[in-house]
Amino acid sequence: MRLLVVEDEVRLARALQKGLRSEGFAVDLSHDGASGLESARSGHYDAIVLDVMLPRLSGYEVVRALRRDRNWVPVLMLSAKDGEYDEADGLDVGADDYLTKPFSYVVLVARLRALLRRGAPKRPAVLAAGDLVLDPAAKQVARGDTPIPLTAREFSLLEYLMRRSGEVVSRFDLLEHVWDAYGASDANVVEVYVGYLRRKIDTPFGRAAVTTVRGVGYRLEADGG
Amino acid sequence: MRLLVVEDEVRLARALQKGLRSEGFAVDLSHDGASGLESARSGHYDAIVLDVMLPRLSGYEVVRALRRDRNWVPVLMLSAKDGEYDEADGLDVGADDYLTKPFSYVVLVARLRALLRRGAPKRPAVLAAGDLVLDPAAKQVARGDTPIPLTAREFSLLEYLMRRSGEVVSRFDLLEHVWDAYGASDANVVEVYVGYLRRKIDTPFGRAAVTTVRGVGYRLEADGG
DNA sequence: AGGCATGCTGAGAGCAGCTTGAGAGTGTGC
DNA sequence: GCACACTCTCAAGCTGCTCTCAGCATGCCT
Repeated sequence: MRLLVVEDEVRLARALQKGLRSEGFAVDLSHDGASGLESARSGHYDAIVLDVMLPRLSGYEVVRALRRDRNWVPVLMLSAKDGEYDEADGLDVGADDYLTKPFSYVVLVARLRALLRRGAPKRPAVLAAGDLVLDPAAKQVARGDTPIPLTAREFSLLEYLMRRSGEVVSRFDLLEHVWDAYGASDANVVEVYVGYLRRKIDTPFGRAAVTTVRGVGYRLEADGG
Repeated sequence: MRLLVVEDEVRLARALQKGLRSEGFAVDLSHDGASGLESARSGHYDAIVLDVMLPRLSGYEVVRALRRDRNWVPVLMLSAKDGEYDEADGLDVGADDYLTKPFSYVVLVARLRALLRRGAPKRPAVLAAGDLVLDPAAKQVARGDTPIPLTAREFSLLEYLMRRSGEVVSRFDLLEHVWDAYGASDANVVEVYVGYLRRKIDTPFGRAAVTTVRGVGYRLEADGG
């Protein structure tokens, strides 16, 4: 779990870094709002701990900027209770949780854990053609209930065909998108891999999901063959 | 319904015992953490009312110890709001509900009834994949009933994989989120640690929770392998 | 039917990617 | 300050993926 801590008080920042690391988190630091925002935008973090009072750009502005970019990374805000800012403001602006300084370290960790727990992964949908199912995130393919192991190249090929299922796709198209090479390469490699694919997803099931369209290319049947 | 009240302020403890008895509960008392834990372990209780600030063993430690034993008896925590410990802390560690002193007696009874209605099998947040279980708060992992000791790094690795179970996670992702480094570092360290993990959670059980997806990364099987 | 174009497939070389053991460096507890 | 555990690097070895090549099969046209 990778965290970004944006805090200008160096001693506190270091203490947090050390403590959180000992909890098993990977922790980066930023010491002002502008660089914090920049780091946060990288999208590398599972959660962000953000002080409100920061040089150059306040914590509020950082969160607002992130949310404006549609970046929904969980944010835990910290602030001194000096009356100027308060919790409602923080939550209002798009933070997910809020702690007032001085805060207890164990509470911070607990709240962070809760945030991470909530920030559940939203997995993209699977691709389907009849009983043929492909899960891009899991890199898995199945015919009905039978899982089918594919190599990386076979998987990419099938994925591309399924994304354009029903259409005829030319060898050139495939070379370009699956092999990341256009023009130069020999199209025979496509034929070879279509062959491999058929032996795995069609032949054992007596089906024909991949159809050859002579002189044009291949088509993945939308009903799975 | 048999209750255990663990509370070191004798006057408050007695008052609770009397009040709860009049509600029809059977009530036992403990006055420090260690004896409270011992009694709780007996498994005779339908719920436990637990103060946080206790001599010998804090309420926090008592819950943690119980959950480590897989004892899911409902726990209602009580604490003075002195900043050191608080609600998030208690809930994170595995308590089921939380009350801040001073509290209203009727609220206490209402919460207790709600807890008892929900019953014991309400587990705190643990990550599970088949019979493989990881408890982030207790820092423990088990395969079925067998606890598995892991080092810090192994634990972080498994935790991250389990949070994204079913998905393929790239070495790069792992370096970023489990190791405190992105870009520069050598991905071989990931491979080495996947190896360590397998020798602890897979090999001894003849299972394969962690799958290599060649050219892409690793996947934790959602069913535990 | 014959001839040509197009597509399929088996064999095998080369090599990227993965696993593993050994060991150095570092931190931590007794 | 010694012993042990943990983390990480390095390099050797293996596995199996990718791609090329050449020969064969199939479809299409005259």
